[in-house]
Parts: sequence; C-alpha cells; structure tokens
Amino acid sequence: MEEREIRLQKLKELKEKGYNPFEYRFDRTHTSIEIKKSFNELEGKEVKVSGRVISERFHGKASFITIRDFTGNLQIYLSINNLGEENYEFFKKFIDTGDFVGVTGTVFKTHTGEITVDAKKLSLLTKSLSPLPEKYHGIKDVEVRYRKRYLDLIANPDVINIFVKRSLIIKTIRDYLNSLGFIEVETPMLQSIPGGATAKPFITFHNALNQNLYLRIAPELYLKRLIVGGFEKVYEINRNFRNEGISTIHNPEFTMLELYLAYADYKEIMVLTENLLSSVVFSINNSYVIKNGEDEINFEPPFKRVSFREIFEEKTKENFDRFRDIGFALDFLKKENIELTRKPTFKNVIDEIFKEKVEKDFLNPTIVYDFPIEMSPLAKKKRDDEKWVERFEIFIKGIEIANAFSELNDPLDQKERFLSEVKEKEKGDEESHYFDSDYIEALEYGMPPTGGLGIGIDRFTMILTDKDSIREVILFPQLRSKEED
RNA sequence: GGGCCGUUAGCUCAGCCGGUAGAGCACCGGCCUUUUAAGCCGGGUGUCGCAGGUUCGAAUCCUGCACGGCUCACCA
Repeated sequence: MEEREIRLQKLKELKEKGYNPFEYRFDRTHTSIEIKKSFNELEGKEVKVSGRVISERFHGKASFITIRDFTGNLQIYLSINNLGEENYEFFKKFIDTGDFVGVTGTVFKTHTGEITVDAKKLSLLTKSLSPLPEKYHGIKDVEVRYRKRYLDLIANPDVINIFVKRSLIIKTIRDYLNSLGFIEVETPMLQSIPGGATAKPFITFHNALNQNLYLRIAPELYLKRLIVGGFEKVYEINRNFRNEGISTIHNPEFTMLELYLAYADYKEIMVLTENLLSSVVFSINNSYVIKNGEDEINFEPPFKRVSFREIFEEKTKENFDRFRDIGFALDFLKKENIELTRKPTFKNVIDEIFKEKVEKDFLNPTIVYDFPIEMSPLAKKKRDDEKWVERFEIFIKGIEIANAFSELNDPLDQKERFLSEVKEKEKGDEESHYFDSDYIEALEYGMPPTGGLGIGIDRFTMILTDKDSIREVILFPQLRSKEED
C-alpha cells in the first residue's frame, strides 16, 4: 500500500474516533527559539509548543520527536509514564512525520544536553497526507525546488534564510528612505503606453475598456509625473515586467526600487546611492565587506568612480570618437571577435563593446558615469557636452545593479528624443522607447530639476546572499508550465 | 533559438560496452524508556521523463519530443 493511502486510512480512523485531523487553533506559549533562549527560566516549567514533526525516534515505551516551527527545531520527549498509555498509543499509531502537532509539557535537558520538552499531552493539529522529502539530503532537484518551493522550504531550511534576508534588505531600504522623508507610492502596473525603459512589454487586453494594456516595464514616467505634481521625494518598490529572455540574472517579473529627488542632479544621487547601498549592507551584514563566492566585495563608500569614456578607452585602447565611424567600429568588433547580432548602429556597437570589454571586470561597486546620449533617451544632456548625458550606473561583480540620471525635464528635448526613438522603432528596433505625448504634456507644465535612481532589488539580494542565480532569490521564479496529468 | 549536461522508488543516487532494476534515507511489521542521519530483525513499494526505432530481448543503443540546469545569443 502506498504511503499516502496508509495515511488516508489513518485519517479515516481518526475521524471515526471523533478526532479532528484538521484542528482550528492551538495556543502556544513559546516558540522553539524562545524555549532555547529562556531555558534557565523555563526549566521545569510547563509550556505549550507547536510545529511540524520532522523526525521521529522510537524507543519502545518512550520516543523522541523533533518538531519545527518558523524559529527552528525543538526536541520533544514522549514517554508512556508522563504521557499516559492512551495518548502514547495515539501518538504511535496516528502521528507521522509531516504532521503538525501541539505539545504541552515541561522543559528539561537530556543527558546529551539538548533542551527538550517532556510531553504531558500531545495533540494532532493537522494531518499530513504526503510523505516529506528525505531529511538528510533535502531536495536537490532545482526544478522541484522552484516549482514546489514549499517543499524546498521544508527540506532545505537555509532557503528560508535567503528570503528572510531579502525581506530585511527591503525593509532596511524603506526605513532608510523613509527616514530621509521619501514618500512611498504605487503607480500603475497596467499602462497604455509602456515607458521608462527600453524593453519588450507583455501585452494584455482590458475587456470593458476594449483596449490593449501593457504590463509596465518601469514606473519611471509615472513617478516623474508625481514630481510635476509637487512630490519632491518619492519612491516605489515593486514589480516590473519585461518580455525578454530568462537567465541567471533575468526573470520576466523582477523587483525594482525607483526613487526621484527634486532639485537634485545625478551627482547628488550618486552620493545618495552609495550611502543607501553601503548602509544597507552594513546593517544587514555588520560589515562593509561581504563574502561572495571566492571573492570579497567591499561596499565602503565612496565607491570607485570612472567615466564611461575613460573606462571604455582604457579597455579598448582606442579613442572613443573613432567608434562614431561605423566602419571603424565594425572592424574593431571583428578584430576583437565580438559578435554583433543587432543592427550595426553606433549605439548597439558601443553597448556591445561595453558589455564584452568593460562590464564583466567590475567586482567592487563601481560607478560608471556620463553615458553617450544615444543610449539614454530620458537623461539630461551634460551641461558642457551635448553628446553625453548625466547618467551613471553601478556595477557589482559584473552585474548592473543601479541606473540613475539627471532627469530630462525639457519637454522639447524630450519630444525630440522620443521622436528619434520612434524612428529606431520604425526601423525595426523593438526595444526602442515608445512615444508618450501625455508625458510630454506633463513636462510642459514644468518638472523641477530632478535626480532619479533605479536599483534592481533581486540582483542586489543575489550579491548579499551569495547566490549566482536570480531564481534563488525569487520565491516562485518563472518556469515553463508543465502539462498536468 | 544554438551548444553541452540531466530526467531511474516519496527523497538522494547507483546501474548505461543490451539479458528484464538496486542501495541509503523514508515507509510497513516486530524488539527496545535519554535518542538525535538512534539501533537490531524482516519487508522493495517502480509507467527507468514521453513517443517511436533497431534487436530474440532496451533503463542501457538510435531518432524525435517534453521539462530542467549551465552556457552562447537576445536582453537591464
């Protein structure tokens, strides 16, 4: 007989005997960790604890079981003397690993020194019908781990810590920004024009409105509308959706922090960003230096700063302006064995070379500032050079973590940039920015000078939890659906 | 989308120069009142990812497909 059927049989018998295998509540007095931390005060006292039975060790007329609650494991001692014959037989007959139980008993320490609850009463709170994964090796099959994250969490307790840490990271960011007077807002996920980034959107349809809507690729244009409306410090931490490839650093839905600060330029945002990142790291990690694989990453501010042009020329050993000659640029690609699958435009070539020759080398947080205007349709031109914009990105361990700029607030300039993006789109560049006339209109009412910032929360969490795949820091990462039988 | 690798019991895995499936844990039965990957005795519970092909015979060889991982491409 299959294990599940055996348990179904027990379930039936329990019901016949008048027990409820799916109880309504249990009033526990302590969690596992509280029992252990307060052992000195609790020794000999009666407590009520509850949790999932994760292992059982039978010794005839006495047994040990280990239960687990969210705070950790706790050993329970069950002896026929203290539990009574009836309750002990009930335990032996009906309690399986995986079940949730409530225990009343006194706290003591075993011969081997383990803090344990000596049970006077044990009751079943929830019957588990499916057997637990193996207790020693856990679940290693990553497909099962992601599809059935609940099993991963049960079998691999360390996984809980990743997500507790993720929660703490986000909380710390919120606390930091709130303390500076930032207001958290929520802007539309469903947008009629997907803007604020260059990416392919998901398209959906609203029946009542009888129109297409797009899942947002960024909240940027809405947050800047709020700056027009009078907000001076706003942020949003929420999901973006991009209909693009999946990889160890890309999930179709991912979490982004975007913030906007009125009257600031990108230099001020630079300082804000390095203070934010480094103080989050310090408060989570108790040190600016974190271990990451074989490497150590040092978040102590100030971060290294290097201009796009400077690092580009250093790595390519060529004058940047020569790449404006597309012939030269393509020769360079050929010489360096870099494949370009996109259209051979200045923007794409530069982007490709940056990715191949520059980006991958950064380990410690590095600020790359002043980008070519062609790559940045929403950023303000440099005050002394129209070919460049006031924008910076922060790279950590070869991964882009942050992107920021002095926000373009000249509606006429913004209109021109949109128009040139539209031209690219008409030429077949699917990732070009959409034209958003309502946003232009908003800018025409006047947006004060503003600095903006985006931080990829998942990627930042990867760095802080020492994980190489974004799927390890997203509870339910996107996988292809499996045909159900 | 390309390349490489993987998919066998509930879990972790072995078996793969073709001969009809195995271990540990889990589970079931028995013994055991301080164990903790408890122990001792007994028990194998399976659509070998799916579909074809080759063969007397396929978990094993071949082809296709599905799902996953890594990687390249794409892309914040």
